[in-house]
Amino acid sequence: MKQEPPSASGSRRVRMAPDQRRAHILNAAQALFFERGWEDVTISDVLDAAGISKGGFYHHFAAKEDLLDAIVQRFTAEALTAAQAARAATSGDALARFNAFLAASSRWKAERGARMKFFTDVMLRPGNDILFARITAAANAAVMPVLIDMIAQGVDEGTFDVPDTALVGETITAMSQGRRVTLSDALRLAEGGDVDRASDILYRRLVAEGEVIDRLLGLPRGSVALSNRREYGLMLRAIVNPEP
Amino acid sequence: MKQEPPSASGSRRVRMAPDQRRAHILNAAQALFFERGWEDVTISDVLDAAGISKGGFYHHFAAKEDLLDAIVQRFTAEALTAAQAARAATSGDALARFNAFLAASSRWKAERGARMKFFTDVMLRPGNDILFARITAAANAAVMPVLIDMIAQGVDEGTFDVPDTALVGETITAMSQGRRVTLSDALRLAEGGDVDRASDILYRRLVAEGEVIDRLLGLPRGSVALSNRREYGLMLRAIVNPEP
DNA sequence: TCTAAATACCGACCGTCGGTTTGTAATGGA
DNA sequence: TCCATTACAAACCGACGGTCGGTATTTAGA
Repeated sequence: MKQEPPSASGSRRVRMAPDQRRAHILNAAQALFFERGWEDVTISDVLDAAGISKGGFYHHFAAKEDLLDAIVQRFTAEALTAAQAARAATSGDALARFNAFLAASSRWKAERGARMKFFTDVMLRPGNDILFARITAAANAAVMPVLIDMIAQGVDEGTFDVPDTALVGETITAMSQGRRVTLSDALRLAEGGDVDRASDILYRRLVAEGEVIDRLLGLPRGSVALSNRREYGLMLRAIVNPEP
Repeated sequence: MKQEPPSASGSRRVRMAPDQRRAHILNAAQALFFERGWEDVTISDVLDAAGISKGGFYHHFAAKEDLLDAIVQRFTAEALTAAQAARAATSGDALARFNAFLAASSRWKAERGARMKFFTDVMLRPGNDILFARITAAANAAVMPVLIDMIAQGVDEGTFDVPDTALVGETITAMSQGRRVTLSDALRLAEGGDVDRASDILYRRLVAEGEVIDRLLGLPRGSVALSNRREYGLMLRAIVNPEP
């Protein structure tokens, strides 16, 4: 098949190193997906946003699904290294280390939420459920061994007492997952101006989660301090009135 | 636009009452979706299976998504009435009623799994995650009030002692959700012939879940008896060698 | 009982989407 | 300098979800 010669004033042909191009496309795609959801963003949209042709795109990605996989992988890798770093930075007995780990985790999530509006964009929009589910599922699965290992060490140490290490780890993660709904409500409240009430709702949820974890780990009430609402409070404010 | 006269030996024109037709289409669609997943089943497939034309289909359903909604709704309604019935059939103190409720629940799930291969078809196939997620999410959300109400009654009665009623309810549901993975493993084992080991794995999981719920409800270990492995054992066998 | 409105249904057609193919300009090593 | 490889462009394709004009059957009103 013959092909028209490229129109003289046609698009510029910009060459990039494969890694750079991939990252470039990925960034554009991620922003679009977070904003409008997986299904509502077409390959053409990504093409326009990234300033590349279809052929160029499919030279770097095999399918639309590959974009999702890559985004998920990026998040997973980040979450895992952050979790490992957080864990390595802990000291003291199992409970102290566990608390420090949880604090670092929520600090990470909160700052991430404030900086890139991950939570607002991904969580609030309906239709982004699939996206959110895949990302968190993968990230949680990656981080799970770290969590379970911490619990196991606590058991060995005699600080924790659990029915089943793996199940308790999964339960903690699964329960924390539900925080998304509370966070979503709080965000709506905060955007409506009622930041204090929003913080309060979040705080109560965190306290309750802490008490549940106490029980799961066989600890006296109040041992696990998940109640670092400061971080989430800061995040709420950062989202409500964003700063450069 | 002129249209060809319908070919003489063309498709028969069968008229049905709207409700019947809807249900008919829905059944065909559900079977296909459970078998091959949401994305891999086209409207045309449903058309062929249901023996209806495109125009006929879109006379009863506004979009493909409507099929999902309808299926989800059907399941939700079934689950809710079953849960309410199970709850109404209980007696005794809160713990006894709770145990009876759990037993009825798993009996319902197990028999359902055995009868219509819901679990095998929907859960094992990769790609059916979306389908499974939407169905269980809706069903759980519908049943949640029943669960929470039972817990609240136990608290009022003084039998239970929980940090936060709603959170505990959600946690129990979320944890039970994870059983899907264990069930999936067990199913694979059972289909490989090792039914005993499969039952055993399931049993251990159920015992652990029971102990977790004990703690969540502030009960002594062994209070909650989730360990009715008989039901699941029967289900496993029913799936492995199905009977007419 | 005749007729007209309502409605269940048909199937060709359409726009869009994800993905493929064919062709070309830039790059770098020999 | 040549040429193989790479990075990209753009025309193209089949399939999909959905629409639309039209037809057959039932139902309601007189």
